Amino acid sequence: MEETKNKQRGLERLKTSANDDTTGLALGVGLSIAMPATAAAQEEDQKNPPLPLELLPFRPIASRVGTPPAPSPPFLWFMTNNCREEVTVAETNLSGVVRGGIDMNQVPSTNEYEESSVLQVDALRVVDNGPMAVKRERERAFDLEAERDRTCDVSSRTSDEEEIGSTRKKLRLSKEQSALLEESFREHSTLNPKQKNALAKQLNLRPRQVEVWFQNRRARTKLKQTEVDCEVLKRCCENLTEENRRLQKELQELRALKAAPQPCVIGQDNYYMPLPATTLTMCPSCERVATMENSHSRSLQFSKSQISRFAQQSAAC
DNA sequence: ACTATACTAGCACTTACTTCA
DNA sequence: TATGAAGTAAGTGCTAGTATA
Repeated sequence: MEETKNKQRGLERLKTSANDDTTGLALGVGLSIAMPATAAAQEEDQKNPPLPLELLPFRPIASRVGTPPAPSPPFLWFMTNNCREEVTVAETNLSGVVRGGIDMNQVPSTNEYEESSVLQVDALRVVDNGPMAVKRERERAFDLEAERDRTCDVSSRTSDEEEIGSTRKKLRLSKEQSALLEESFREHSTLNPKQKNALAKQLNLRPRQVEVWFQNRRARTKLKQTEVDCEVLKRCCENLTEENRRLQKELQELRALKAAPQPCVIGQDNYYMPLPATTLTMCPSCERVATMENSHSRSLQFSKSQISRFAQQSAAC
């Protein structure tokens, strides 16, 4: 099931990369989806290069939602109640946790945590052991630490710290926050870490929240563009269907005409068939019968000799 | 120079929650 | 008041690109 999904994703990626991964649907309509970095944005990035990753001291102070599953390695997510408890694992002597950072190759054992007299942990939560999970845990720790630094007053706390003992509460951004984020998104649809942190600080949000907002915003933009593209394709398809129908009809008429030729009326200097005047005409230069739309290339053409033959056949009848 | 491994950003998909008709 | 649809913040896993040993 999951494997099938992954295969589909893989195909999807191949498809997009086979075209141009920065142009979205290659219809030439509307804006591109992926929004490649503009020259200005690239210049900005050069001026403000992404900050090097700083492995902050592992200070798992996060208070999170829900009942944690049974604790087990490889990564443990500490949950405390708000600012009530300061749990500083970096100061402990646990294997897998290095002072000043995380050694992700080593996993602290549950026992060690439990035995630590320093730790007063409300709950432990296990996330998966992939690098992304570790990264996210670190981000959470970073985010919450940053937020704590910023706001230790209860009033300005957002979701995380209000979620204790209940299911996840969803943050709703204020109008001001949304407006500022939108404004920022119009300037650049992606943020470098410096921009992200600055914006987060300005909005009194966690950097992760800003990042998620931008991700979701890009997804919404892409979805809308896809809808527009679908609409254009639909209309295009309808037009082609109509054109096809018209051409089929015309072809049918012409075939019928060919199958059962009507007697020609031969005039003094020219030949003509009693057909709808709008359909067939004779070219004065080459003396071929053709339609008005494309007299030389597109429809049944009758030479002078053919018409003579028609006339003879008619006479024979 | 080449390779294996680790790390990261971004994306697709999904879930959970809020708002509104 | 209940309810379903729509909108959206957030969680999760995957991949491509890049850095490093």
